[in-house]
Amino acid sequence: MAYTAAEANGRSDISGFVLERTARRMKQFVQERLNEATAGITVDQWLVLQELNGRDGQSQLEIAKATFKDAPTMTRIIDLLCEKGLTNREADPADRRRFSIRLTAAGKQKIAEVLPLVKAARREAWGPLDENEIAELSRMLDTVFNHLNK
Amino acid sequence: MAYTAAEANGRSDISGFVLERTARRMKQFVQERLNEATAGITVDQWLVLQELNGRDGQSQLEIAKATFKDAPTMTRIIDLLCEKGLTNREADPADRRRFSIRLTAAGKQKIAEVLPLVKAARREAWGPLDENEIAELSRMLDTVFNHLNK
DNA sequence: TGCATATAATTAGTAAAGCAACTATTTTTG
DNA sequence: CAAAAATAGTTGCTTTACTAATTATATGCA
Repeated sequence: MAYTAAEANGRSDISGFVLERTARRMKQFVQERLNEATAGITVDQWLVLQELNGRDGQSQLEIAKATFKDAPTMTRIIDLLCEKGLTNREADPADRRRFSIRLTAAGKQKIAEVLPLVKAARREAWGPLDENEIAELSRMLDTVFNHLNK
Repeated sequence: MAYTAAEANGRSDISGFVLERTARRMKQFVQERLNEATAGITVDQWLVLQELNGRDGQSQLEIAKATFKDAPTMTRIIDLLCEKGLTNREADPADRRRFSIRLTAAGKQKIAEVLPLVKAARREAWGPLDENEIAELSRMLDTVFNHLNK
């Protein structure tokens, strides 16, 4: 009856509020761990590196879709990753509008360095929930997410 | 076993990812509704109005704490609300560092106009989950949030 | 009292999100 | 084939998040 209670105090969007603040705090928490380790990257930059680690050479839009970011945001994140020397923009001979984004050696090394940190941080962050709860939470969040995308 | 599956494919932070993207999509969805109604405010500005609706005249830091935003962000959101004529900064005679932020008549009217929209949007967004699920989701998110704040 | 410390708000810089507009290509299709 | 439409990427603008530094005022304590 949490929803009813929320209605009663005028906070009809309490769940949205709880959702957003937890997401923000989670990101903040992982970022703190990256900063403590002087990883020199942001959580969003990490998501792109991780995606490339799964499949290197994707186009900016492919990465954008995989990470649920938009094209301008991806342009800028990749600008920063290239400036840091962690990725390269490689011309795609088959489609001159595209770039293939490739991890550099430094990028691969950064992933090796950061992956265990992020894993540990996430594990610690979700600590108070057991595996069933995490699965249930993921399921509900995905249900809502898919619902909101028609 | 979702966590295990996530580990297997290198996505140890899948739940964080799902959390953030759902929060972002939720905010976007509510914002779309505000835009369609030409409400002229953002979701974050709405959170501040709603907080003032609960208790008018709070200081910027009080509002910041209630909405889990930081002081600079609150300064800017209130700048915008004041420019739009929805709030006023009123000097606090008891403490000259503070402002009491007060809703204007237009601000109160905006709340009356927007509250039903936001309520309906949130209700629709959470639609596929029943009340027990929403309560359970809120509980888990709060558990994680509180855990991350020590 | 007077000095150190804490607090409220602001400003500035970087990063990211969302939107709109624009360029350069590629694909469609009439 | 040529014009129209779609696609990939970029740029500019506004808003928010986070950090650090600054100003003004209050409070605590020796």
